[in-house]
Amino acid sequence: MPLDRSLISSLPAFSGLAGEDMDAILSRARSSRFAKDSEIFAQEEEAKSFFLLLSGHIRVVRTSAEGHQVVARYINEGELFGIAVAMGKTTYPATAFAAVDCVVLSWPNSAWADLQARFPAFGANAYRTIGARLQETQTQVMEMSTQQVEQRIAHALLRIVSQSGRKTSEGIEIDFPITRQDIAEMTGTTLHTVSRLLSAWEDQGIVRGGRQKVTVTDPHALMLVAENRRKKPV
Amino acid sequence: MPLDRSLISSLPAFSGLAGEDMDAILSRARSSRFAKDSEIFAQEEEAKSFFLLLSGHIRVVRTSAEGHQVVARYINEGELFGIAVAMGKTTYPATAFAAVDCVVLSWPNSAWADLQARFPAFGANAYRTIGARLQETQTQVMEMSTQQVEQRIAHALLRIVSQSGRKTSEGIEIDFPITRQDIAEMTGTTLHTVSRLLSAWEDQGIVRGGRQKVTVTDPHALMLVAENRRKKPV
DNA sequence: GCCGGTGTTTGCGCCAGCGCAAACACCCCT
DNA sequence: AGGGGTGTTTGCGCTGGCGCAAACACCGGC
Repeated sequence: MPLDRSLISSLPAFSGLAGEDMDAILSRARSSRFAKDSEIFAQEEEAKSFFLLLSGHIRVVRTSAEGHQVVARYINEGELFGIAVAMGKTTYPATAFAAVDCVVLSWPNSAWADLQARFPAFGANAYRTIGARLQETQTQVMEMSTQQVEQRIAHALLRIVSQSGRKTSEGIEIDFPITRQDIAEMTGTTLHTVSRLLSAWEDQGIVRGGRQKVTVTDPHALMLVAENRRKKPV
Repeated sequence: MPLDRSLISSLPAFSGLAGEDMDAILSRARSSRFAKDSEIFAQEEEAKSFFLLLSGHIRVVRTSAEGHQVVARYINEGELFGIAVAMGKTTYPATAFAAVDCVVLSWPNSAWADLQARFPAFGANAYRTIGARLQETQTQVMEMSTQQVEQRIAHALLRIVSQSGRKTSEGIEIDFPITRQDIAEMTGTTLHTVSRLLSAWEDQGIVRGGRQKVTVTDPHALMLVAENRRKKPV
C-alpha cells in the first residue's frame, strides 16, 4: 500500500496532526479502487467502515420509503464520508456511488474509538466535517423553503462549481459527469425544469451544456440569478 | 444550584455515565431561566456556551441573508442544544427562542474539550445528537423534494406530537404554543395554506385547532394523509 | 367593558413549475 | 455502419399552492 504521504498530509482531515500520528492512522487504513457507477456502501446497510476519498468524486444518494431519490451531496477529494460511526449510527444513512473512478481509504469502524481517543485532532476533524454538513443541509432546507426553483438551481451550480470546478478556456466546468436528473434531485425539482432553465441560461451566455456536462461561462451572472429573490421580501 | 440529580440522571445526554462522573459534569454547569419568547442565543453570535434543556421547549430558527426565516427544529426537555463547539464552530448557526418559560443548564465552551476527553460517553452522546439531527435534516430535505405540502404538514405534525405531545381527553395536543406561521416555517409553505389544511382536517375530525394550539384527535387518519403520496410513484 | 394587537380564517385570481409526451442527440457496442 | 440505450430538449395543458386582501376571533391591558 504505497501511499503518497506528502499529498495526504495536506488533507484537511489530517490537519493538526504530527507526521508520525498521521502514519499511525494511515497504517490502519486500507486503500481500494471503485469503478465509475459502482456502489461503495448502501443505505440501511450495516456500517462496517468509514472512508476518505483520495481521488474521484462520490455521489451520496438518499432514498425514501416510497422510492424517491435525492442527491444529498457530492464528496470531493480529501473528504471523509460514510462516518456513521462518528455519529453513533450502526447503519449508513445513504448510499454512496462512485461518480467517476475513485480511490478511497477505509478504516474498520472498530478502529474509530481508538483513533479518536489517541488522536483527538483526527476526531475533531471528523466532527467538524459532520457539523459543516449539518449546517449545509440546514441551509439547503432554508433555500428550498424560501427560494424559487431558478435560484435553487443557480445556487446548486455555484456550489458544485466552487467545490469541484475545473477551469477551462470556456469557463469553469464541473469535472465529473452530472445529469440534469442529478441536478433535479439536488434541488427538489424535475429534470425537465432543469433542462429548460439551463437552455435559457445557455441562450443568455451564462452556461454551456453538454451530455452529463455543465460549464459555467459567466459565474457573475449566475450569482445575480441566484440572488435575485422574488418571493416575500422582508 | 440545587439540581435534582435523580431526574437529570435519566436524561439521554448522560446515559452511560457513572453517578460521580455526572456530578463532575454537572458541577461545571450553570442553571438559568428564560422567560417565554426570550432569546437564548442568536445566529452568527459568538458561541460562548453549550446548553441542555431541563424544562420547557425551545424553537430554533434560522434566518437567511434575505431575511427569510425557517424553524429548524424544536428542542425538547433533556436535549442538548447550541453545541456549536462540538462541531468545531465558533458561532451559533441559528437563533434559539424559549417557546415557553424554560430552565436550561449551560456550560462554558472552554469546558467542552476537557469534559469530552475525560468523559467520552458524554462526548459520544453529544455527537450522537448531532448525527441524529443531520439525519433528520436530510430527511426533511427529502420530504420537501418529493412530497406535497399536505403530506409535509401531516408529517411535521406527527413528528411534533410524537416528541412533544400531551395526552388529553380530546386527543394528543402539542404542549407548547405554536402558530400556523411556525408550522408554515417548518414545512416551507405559508400560514394561509397551513390554516386551510388544518381547517379541512378539522372538518374531517382529524385535528382540532385553537389559537396557537393544535390537537391531533385522530393520529391514524393523519398518518394516512402523510403516507398518501400522489407524486411520481415509482 | 372596551380597545388594540396578534393570530386565524377564507375568498379569489393567477402563475410557476409539474406531468405527460414526443422528438432528438449522442455514445458505445457489435 | 448500424442500432439501441441513455440522456436531453421542448411543447402543451393543467393545477397546487401562493399572493393579496379582507374579515374575523381571541386575549390581555387599561
